[in-house]
Amino acid sequence: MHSPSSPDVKPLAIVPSPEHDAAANSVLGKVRLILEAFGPDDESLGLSEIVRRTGVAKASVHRLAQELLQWGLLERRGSEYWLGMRLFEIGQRVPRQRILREAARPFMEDLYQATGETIHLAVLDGLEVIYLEKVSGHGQVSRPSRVAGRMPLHCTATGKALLAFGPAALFGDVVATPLARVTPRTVTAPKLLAQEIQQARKAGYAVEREQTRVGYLSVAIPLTGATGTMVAALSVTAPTFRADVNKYVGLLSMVSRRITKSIMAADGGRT
Amino acid sequence: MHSPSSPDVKPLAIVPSPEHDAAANSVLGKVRLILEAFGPDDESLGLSEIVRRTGVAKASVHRLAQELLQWGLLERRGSEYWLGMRLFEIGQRVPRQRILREAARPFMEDLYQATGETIHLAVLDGLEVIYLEKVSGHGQVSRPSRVAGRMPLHCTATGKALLAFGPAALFGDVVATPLARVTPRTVTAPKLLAQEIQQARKAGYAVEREQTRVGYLSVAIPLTGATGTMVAALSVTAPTFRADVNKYVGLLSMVSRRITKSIMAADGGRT
DNA sequence: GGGCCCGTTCCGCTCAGCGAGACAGGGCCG
DNA sequence: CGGCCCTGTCTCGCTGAGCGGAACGGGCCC
Repeated sequence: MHSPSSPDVKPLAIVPSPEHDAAANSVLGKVRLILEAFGPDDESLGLSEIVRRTGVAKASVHRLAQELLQWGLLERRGSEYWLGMRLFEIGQRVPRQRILREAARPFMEDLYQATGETIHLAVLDGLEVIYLEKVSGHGQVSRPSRVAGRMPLHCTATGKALLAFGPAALFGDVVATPLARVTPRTVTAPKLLAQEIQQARKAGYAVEREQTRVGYLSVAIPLTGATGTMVAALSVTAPTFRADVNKYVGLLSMVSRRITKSIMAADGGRT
Repeated sequence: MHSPSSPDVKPLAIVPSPEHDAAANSVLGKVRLILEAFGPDDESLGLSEIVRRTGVAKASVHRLAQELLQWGLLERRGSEYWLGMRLFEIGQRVPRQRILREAARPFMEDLYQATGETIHLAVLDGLEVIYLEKVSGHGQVSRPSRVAGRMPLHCTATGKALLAFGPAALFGDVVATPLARVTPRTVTAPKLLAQEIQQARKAGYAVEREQTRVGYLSVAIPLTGATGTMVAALSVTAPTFRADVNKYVGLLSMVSRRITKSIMAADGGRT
């Protein structure tokens, strides 16, 4: 918003993207910019920092922040703004995660007890997986996954399960753009990926070895809803040296059937 | 849903509250009404249903819904609107829950493995507890608690822990309005409640016997942040017939110290 | 003191947002 | 079949909610 040149002036907004300005002349657009100014690891932001990141006029940010404060979407301590509890509350109402999560949760607990390894529940969102739930033990903070975090489809076991058993058109969309190399062993060639998908389709589950993180592998299985279409993926992630793929496959497939039943019982047939 | 009298005209909004109209003439106010039209158990709503619940003009709801759709706060299947995944995503960024949750999570797992009973993590929000996390096994769907759900302070173990070890002014605010009787054994007399709080303060933990749900008891312990002030409560809930309060107290107090350390290590000193 | 950046407030302009109303489609009933 | 009612969608002219440049007061550091 602030123009280039002029050496002393603050260096423009973080996002000078083209559609940025287009979004900014609607109230909702500004609110979006404000809320999304908080990155996944930001705890709190000062008003001026928000102004800098969003490019919205200070007076506007201030006014909207007051309104968001009143709603509870933002909170305030001193002169720092925090994302507010009400956001968490509303977020938990989202049915696509709530129903699946409530159904899968106890079974994920079982899987964790049986394996001692990290268990993930993921769904497709856009061209990425998004993790709905994660059950794990101590000392595994450095794993790149996180509840509500996103990962590419082509390098995760859950992603490959979604590619293999989810919407048919998905694969084409994914390989339309270059596949990111996450580790040295990440598959970036569409042909190879297609083979892996095919293999997963035959086996009934998907595996990923050190393609997301060196030293770890994951096994994932699809979950189907009442309509018979795939709605989510469930995975076990373990260090390669102690991983027992066959065991995981057995446990996952057993649990998968039970969760499907549980979903059908709890829910009318949506999800 | 349709009100009495006047057979043909629609009966105005469900909520004809005084501040309702005040909120409605701001864009954000309308958006709030729209998002909050989705109750905790609603899966999806049609446009007209939203209009009915919010009292906002149909054209406005339609326009705003389009914008929310584009943002991802709403999703759409057929002509039904659902709360969207992006809400879940943003909600998980809220630091007050994220930091605590990430720190407490593995320990809650330990507690569940050690007891086989339901484990809750709760914080104070307004004059209620709000559950940040819940770890439990199968077949306990009927428990009134739910992640991001709210419960009164005076009838829950976590609530009493917050009353005993949290802000000093809290007790006065809570007893300022009549205490709801949730079960026959719920304490509704302020004096009795004060005694229980005092007892909890002495013991270092809070107990609730069949005051939230007949046949169940809970034991809760406070969690303190880096500054030494109380920030959350952790509890075990079990059927009375097999509950072992002393065991729970021992486990909780051990875990409590570790979590506090973990919070201090992970976080600068906020929360 | 003087510069700097902070959060807050003011105020007149104007365009985003408004909502009554028209419209198209679909399901139900007589 | 036509009439009715309830959907979701779209148009269009009016207007006040929202806008943002600018000014203000306070805290911090040089």
